[in-house]
Amino acid sequence: MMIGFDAPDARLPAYARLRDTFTARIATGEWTPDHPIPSESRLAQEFDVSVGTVRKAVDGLVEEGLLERRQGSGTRVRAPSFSASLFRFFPIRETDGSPVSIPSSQIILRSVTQAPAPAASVLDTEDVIKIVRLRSLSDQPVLFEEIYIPTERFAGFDKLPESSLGPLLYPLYFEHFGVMVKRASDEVSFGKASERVAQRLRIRAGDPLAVIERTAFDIENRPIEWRVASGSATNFRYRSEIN
Amino acid sequence: MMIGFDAPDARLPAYARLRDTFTARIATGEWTPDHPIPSESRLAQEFDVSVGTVRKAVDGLVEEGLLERRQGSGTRVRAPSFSASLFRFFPIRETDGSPVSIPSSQIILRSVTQAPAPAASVLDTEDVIKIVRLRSLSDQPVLFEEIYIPTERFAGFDKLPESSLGPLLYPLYFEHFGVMVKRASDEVSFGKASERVAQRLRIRAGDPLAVIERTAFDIENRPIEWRVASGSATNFRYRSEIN
DNA sequence: TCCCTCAAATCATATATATGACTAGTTGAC
DNA sequence: GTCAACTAGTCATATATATGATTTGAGGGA
Repeated sequence: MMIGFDAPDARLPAYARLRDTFTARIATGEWTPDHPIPSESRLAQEFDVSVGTVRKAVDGLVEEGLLERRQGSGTRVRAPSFSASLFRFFPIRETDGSPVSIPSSQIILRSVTQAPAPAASVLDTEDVIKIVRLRSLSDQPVLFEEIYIPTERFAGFDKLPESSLGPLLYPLYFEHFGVMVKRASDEVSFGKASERVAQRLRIRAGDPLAVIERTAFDIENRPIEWRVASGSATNFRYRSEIN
Repeated sequence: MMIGFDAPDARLPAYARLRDTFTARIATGEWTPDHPIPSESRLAQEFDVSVGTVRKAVDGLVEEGLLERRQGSGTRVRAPSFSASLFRFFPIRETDGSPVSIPSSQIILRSVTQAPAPAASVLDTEDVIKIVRLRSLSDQPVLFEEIYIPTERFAGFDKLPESSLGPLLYPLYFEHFGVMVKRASDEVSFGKASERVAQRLRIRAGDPLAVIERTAFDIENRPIEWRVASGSATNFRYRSEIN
């Protein structure tokens, strides 16, 4: 067995170092969803390990959802399925249980600012870009969001042309900043609508409000976003799968 | 390669059939957390496959959380960690984010009855045992639960001695009926307290209410429980990890 | 009794190899 | 031009085997 290719963390087993090397190639954009990655036998040659070891490394990344195998065709970086990710990361349903259609998104504000306490604590910096956004379903506002992302990793986000801002942020993060959201942690609570929020949501101040606080993490498990989303508590549904 | 041991679903690859056979052994209690399961080489002999194939089957079950490997020692059925499962299956936190201590549990009712529509639909039977339960933290009621389990699989649950009813149900399911909760699906919504619920929770009728509807599934993915839990929406927190 | 050493058992890592299944492109007959 | 047949490449399954790391218990010595 050989000792250390690009050698992240020596002394780990070969398959683990391989896996980290592959992760780096994905993170740096050397491997993209456009083309299949080299075949398992080729990678085995390149790194001077057996096919089985390459397979075990790839297994891990497939498990994590970073790669996708296609028998007969090859293995690719998984294009984050962002249409699905709306439900993945926003599992809100209609009251009857049917999935909601993709809400449209109106950006109200983007600005470099100082992070409020919870965002600063989670992101470990006060240097953030704040995004305020209103999401609507057939012209009815349903969700008011305040989003904080660290300036360090998203420099220039506030200056992206309006035209490039689609209804979903995570694809933007990926395309413009190479940041891929890997997992997130949500906390649901209930409160009362402030005057400001009520106005945006076209409800009354003091009406019951559902609040989702989310922290999102990248593939290296670093926090990259903190957001608070608020919507009318009436007809609110949040679905969660526990394994 | 051989064709069919206990032969669940023939025509599947050997490792998949092995995995199913192992699952069955766990489900029937042939393998328990008390003793390690046979070694990989022994299983390879027993089923006349190679060690690699056994390993791949075991890999799957370890991944699912049913088995636990210990290098040098052996592989065991994972004792469901029910103390942890309170948070696993009820990730409610204090407002400051700290985990709550285990709430005490007072059973108010157990009776054989007819399932209400949503429970019947999910459990696919109207023949159920209903459990009504109040959970409290330091004498303050926090959660009012109505739980439905199919009589078919939990016959006699309503007649278990009071003394055997601990603060957690899932261990009971496992110990007395061999039913292991494998995963669950929660839906969080918002409502108003009915007179009946309000009284139990010591709040006022009409007060804001957080409602969690849960369906729990066993290792064979059959629904085994449907419950509705209600608590005051004030100070309510529900945490969810998304991967 | 206590502690150390040693050996057996077991899982973990790694290699090498063979065969099957599937995909995508090419070739060739019509 | 169309379509079927073929083929090379790739992942999927499976075997056999070797070596390392870790755990556990048995013996032995102080």
